[in-house]
Amino acid sequence: MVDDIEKQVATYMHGSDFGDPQIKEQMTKELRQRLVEAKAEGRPLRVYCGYDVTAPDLHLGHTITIRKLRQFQDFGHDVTFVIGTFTTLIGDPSDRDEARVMALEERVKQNAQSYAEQAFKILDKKKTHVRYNYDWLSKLTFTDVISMASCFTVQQFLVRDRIQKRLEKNDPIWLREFLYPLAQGYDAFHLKADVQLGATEQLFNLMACRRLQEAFGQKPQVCLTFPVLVGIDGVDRMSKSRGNYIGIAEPPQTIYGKTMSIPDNILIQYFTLLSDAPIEEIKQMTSDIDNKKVNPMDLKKRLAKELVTRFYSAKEAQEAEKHFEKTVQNKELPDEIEEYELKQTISISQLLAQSGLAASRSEAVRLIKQGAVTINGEKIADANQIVSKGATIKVGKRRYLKTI
RNA sequence: GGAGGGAUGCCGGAGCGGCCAAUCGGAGCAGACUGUAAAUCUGCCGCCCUAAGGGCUACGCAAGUUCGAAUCUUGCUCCCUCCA
Repeated sequence: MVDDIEKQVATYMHGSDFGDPQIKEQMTKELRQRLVEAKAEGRPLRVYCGYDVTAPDLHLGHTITIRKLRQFQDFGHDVTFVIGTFTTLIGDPSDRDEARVMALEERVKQNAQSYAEQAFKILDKKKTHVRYNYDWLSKLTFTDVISMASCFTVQQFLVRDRIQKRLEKNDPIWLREFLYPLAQGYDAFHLKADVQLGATEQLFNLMACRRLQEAFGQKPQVCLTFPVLVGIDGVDRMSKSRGNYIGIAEPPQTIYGKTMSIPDNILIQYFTLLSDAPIEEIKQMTSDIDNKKVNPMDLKKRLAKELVTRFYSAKEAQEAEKHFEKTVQNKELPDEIEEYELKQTISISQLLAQSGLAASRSEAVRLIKQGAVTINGEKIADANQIVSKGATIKVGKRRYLKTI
């Protein structure tokens, strides 16, 4: 019994990062205690994580906490996947003009739907509650908001590093940003959460939730935070808007290829946060890379395959790998090439623009000048060259088209 | 209410009468190289034209001054900071 709890604590804490060893110690302690209590009461823990819906797709960054939720689920706990249909609306203050706000509400509704579906690539659908926080947050009254606001001082918000920096730079800080933690806190209260997961940068918000829960007579939740995943550019956090993401609903070949394109220096981080590989093995990899015993490319292939397997299947992972080896490593043509019907005589530059292989005619001409375009393997130099039917056109490293 | 600052290409951010399709950085794309769509180096990076060259549209919006404006003037719209 106790062994089981220790095992759970170790599992849940693995990969966590609070940016402060004391908090980690405290949370570990509380988590253990909460597990014991719940067991005594014969109930599962209520665990949740909230996700704002700014983009239509979940990406690998989201999967860190989703996978963690799954772990709780596997031990029999009660998992809620909260979709921030309300919090998204107050979250990002950069989008402030009215028309866009209205559009945002529409978008949020649509995105929420695809979030839920995609999350089930990882979570057990039958055991997961999906909740939308608009359902309860939109019903709060101004009185409710005031009473929540009474739990905090402005100073508590001002000490935050990001706020400080903006104060120094004279950048705007929106009042609604201060309201955000209240909304999140009410989520925790409403769900009677035992445990909430989030990214490291969310620690302040998660802690604010605790304060609210206590003020409203609940036992404060245990907070578990995990590192923010860096994007495939190796610099900024992974996000759809930055374009440095790997979406979990993207095609197998894309997931595989994008994984191969991550810089070597973030490979270990990706393994740690995204892979099922045991810690000892990851340590071994690190030293193998340092000693040049292993080619990072091979490790990347392994990771890419693992990810595609997770979101699709082993078979599709195998196929994605083959495709990569064929087209990228051996520079051969892929098995399937999109076809384009020639309706009239056109030049290669026109074809590229029309088919979308190039964004415009000007870009097509540029690509040709740069030697990026081949027809049937022959590099071409004349942008006005006429294209005949049955030609295989290649642009850059991985854009193909076959004329029919 | 008062004072000040600002609106430039995908993003950040120069330019402050002609040499500006607009410095520079990032992103993106391409080529070379390679161990991969890593790294590194180099180049490209508004649109259109049968492209040497030419045309069009662009620096918040609208008028104006000028041979000539992203750059000056006026009005408008929007945004930010500070003080009250």
